[in-house]
This record gives sequence, C-alpha cells and structure tokens, in this order.
Amino acid sequence: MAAAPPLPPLPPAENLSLAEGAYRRLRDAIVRGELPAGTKISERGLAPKLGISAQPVREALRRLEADGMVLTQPRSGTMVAEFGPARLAEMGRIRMALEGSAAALAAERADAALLAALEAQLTRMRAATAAEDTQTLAEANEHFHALIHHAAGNAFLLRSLTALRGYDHVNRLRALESTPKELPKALAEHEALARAIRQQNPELAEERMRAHVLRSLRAGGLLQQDKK
Amino acid sequence: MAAAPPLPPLPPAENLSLAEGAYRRLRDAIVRGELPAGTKISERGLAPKLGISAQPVREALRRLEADGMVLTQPRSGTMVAEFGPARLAEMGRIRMALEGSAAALAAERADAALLAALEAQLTRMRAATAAEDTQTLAEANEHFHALIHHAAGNAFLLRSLTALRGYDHVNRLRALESTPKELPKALAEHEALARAIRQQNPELAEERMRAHVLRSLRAGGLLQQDKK
DNA sequence: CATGGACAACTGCTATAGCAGATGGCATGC
DNA sequence: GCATGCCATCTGCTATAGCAGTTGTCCATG
Repeated sequence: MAAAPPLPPLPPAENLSLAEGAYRRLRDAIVRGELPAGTKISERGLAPKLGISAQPVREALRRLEADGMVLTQPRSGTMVAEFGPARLAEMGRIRMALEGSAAALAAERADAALLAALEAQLTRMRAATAAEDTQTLAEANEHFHALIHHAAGNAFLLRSLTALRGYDHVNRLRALESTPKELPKALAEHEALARAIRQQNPELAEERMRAHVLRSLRAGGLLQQDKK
Repeated sequence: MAAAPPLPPLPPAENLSLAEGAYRRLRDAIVRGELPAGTKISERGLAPKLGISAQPVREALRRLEADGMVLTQPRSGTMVAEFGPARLAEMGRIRMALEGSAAALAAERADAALLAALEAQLTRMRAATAAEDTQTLAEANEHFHALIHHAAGNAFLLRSLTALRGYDHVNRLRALESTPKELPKALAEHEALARAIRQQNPELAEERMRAHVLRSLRAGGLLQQDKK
C-alpha cells in the first residue's frame, strides 16, 4: 500500500454514466437560468439534444425531481420548478441543518487523516485570506466542507448535501467576493470548527457549523437579519 | 370547490406506479430484516419476484441507494447496506436536523388551516395520552409531524423526511410503548412546538422540534445521554 | 356564435433486447 | 502443486418499441 497523496481523493474518479452526465448538465442548465422556471421538458424531447436515449434522461429527471428542481405530474408532463429568493432561503436553511449534522458526525469519528487534511486546507485559507485571493479561497472552502461531508461517513447525508450544492454554488462565490471584510470572520469560524472536531465534540462542532453557514447565508443576502 | 374534509389530505391519493410500489416493498422488506445486510440483489433477479419488469426495479434500487439503504457499485452488483445501531443513530441525528428545518419553515408560513389541523391532532393526543392509548397516539403523532412536513412547502425537505421515516418507524413505536412515563413529556413538547408555530417564531420552533426529536431518540435508546 | 365531443398528438411509464464491463471458476502451462 | 490466463456468466447500463393516460385542437352540432 503506497503512501497517500498529499490531497486525499474526495471522490477519486468520475464514473460519468450517461444518466449521471445528463443529470449534471440539466442541473447546471437550470441553475444558470438557461432553462427558465416553467419550461416544459420531456424525456423524449431532451434525449436527442443530449445525444442519448430517453431512458437515462428519465433517470436524470427523477433525480432532479428529488432535488426539488423540477416538478412532474404523472402522466402529463415535467416542468422546471421556480426557485426565487424565498426558495433559495429555504434551501439555505436546510443546508445549515445538514452541514451541522455532517460536522457533528465528522467530530464523532475524527481521525488523524481528517485532522491533517483539514489543517492543510486551513493553511491554504490563511494565506489566501491574507492575500484576498478569493479564487483560491473558494476552492479551499469547498475542499474543507467536502472533507467534512465525506468524513461524516453517511451516504444519505452526503447525497443530500451534494444535491444542495447545486442551489448556491453561484451565491457562494458572490458571498465571498462581495464582502471581503467578511473573510477573516469566515477563517476564524473555520478554525474554531476544526478545533471542535479535533476535540471530538459533536455538539460544539454542529453549533459552530450552523453559525458559520448562517453567517455565510446572511452575507450572501439569502437570509434576513431578524434571525437570532 | 367543496369544503375541505376535517382531516386535510396529506397525500390525498396514492399513485402507485410500479416503480413506486417496488420501492416501498423493497424498503419495507429491508427494514423488516427480510433482506439482511449484505444480501446480493439484482434488477433481473428481483423483477420476476415482484411480477414486474427490470426497469421499475432499477428505478426503485436507485432511490434506495439515494436513501442509503443499498450499496451499488457500477458494473458489479448491488447489496443491501448494513445499518446497525450506529447508523440508526446517525439517521436519527439527521432527522433531528431536518425536522427542525421543517418546523422553522412551517412557522414562517403558518396559516389558520395549519394551526387548526395541528390543534385537532393535539386534541387527539391529549385524550390518547390520558388513556395511554399508544396506538392512537402513534397515529396522531405521525399526522402531527406530517402536517408540519407538508406545511414547510419544500419538495426536497419533504422527500428527505419521507425517506428517513423508513429508518425508525419500528423504533418509533418501541419508544412510545416502552416508556409510558415519557408520554406526558412528549405531549408537552408538542404543545410548546405548536405554540411556537402559532406565533410564527421559526427559531423557537426549530429549537423546540430539535429538542423534541432528541428526547424521543434518547427514549428509544438510539442516542447516548452524554449529549447536551 | 357558442358548445360539446371525438380524434390526433403529445406525455410519462413499462417491457424487452442487447451492450460493455466485472466476476469467478476451470483448464492450461510452468 | 501453484500460478496464470481464458471464457462462460452475471452485473448494471442503454437503446428501442409500445402501452396507457392526458391535453389541446378542430369539426360537427345545437
């Protein structure tokens, strides 16, 4: 068994089945607004546009329905759901809850490898924060959270969090770039969170993660300030 | 438009497509232990046993995979995942988080119909608690939570909570029956929760729901007492 | 002109056939 | 005897065809 690479593989390789590819393409198209809310879509209609059969398209649509991105009534048709600011706020709330659970579970089963990987990302973050390198910071942030998601070791949780990622990957960048003065706060929160995980304190880790995501959402303008 | 029935239809009718039916049957079979962990299952193998084609079976297996109940690696095979007490505890944690989110969202958009429906279930609960009628109590409890899930108005959240229900529908009964002295506590929590929803306080509703689910999990022996 | 009903064109859903990749046993060579 | 490579078999995955509902349009009728 050879030594692990410096950056442990999160999902080491992409399988890219046709259904998976269709799912991602459609998801991105919806998020980017290329398929506006209310657009009628159908398995047969999308199949030739994606260059595949109708069957994988159907599978992709079922997943998108589970994610809440499309609405389909049984024998009639499928349309992309509308998610305005209100819905994005809802998804943000849910993400806060699930990220908190992931942090708690990760704290329970934290091992040396996880702690080292988290520390590596923190090091990147410290440098990027000092340099206000938002690009690198966004990447490190993604890795940091992804590490926790995987460390939680729960398939359902991982799947759910991955689905939620589609909703705010745009707003995440905006949140980081629009308010550079928030960057030190985020860094401090990440460090405090890593500490809670290191001392294997699930409740503390959950609470800190929730606070971190909540502030992040507020910085992105997705949640009101009247929450306490 | 006729007047609504006294118990507003949660899911008014069951569509029961073949894929949906296969999903439920397989899910129940796994939960009941008829398909022990590690059992190898395949689309083609299950199709004749369910009396349907392999295609709906596949769809059901994909959903079960999303729920974390089966593990499938791409070209090799599918097996039912093992969920011992540790995994059930994880799912309990996640359920606590998602139930909290649902309560918060339900509090945000609470209307007269919801409050009336919740009050109706509370009335049932009060009587059932006094009579220690655990059967009726379990039903009212299910309805109460289902009302909140639907009132949250979020497809993704509803789907996730429905998936989680499969994990603890056994332990839920046990929790209620094994500790009758806990019943008044649960009733008081439900009433306090309804109050928070009535005054449209999302944070309070979320916190109370989390506490309620947490105590319920502990009563069922799914979580340790060292949590605070 | 308004209205109802049948028909054509959709839709999601299911069945069947066949694909490529993975698995395990068995024969072959060392 | 042990390792090695081949091949039958089984797997998930995809393509195609056809089913049964739904919907909208157009013509016939009051």
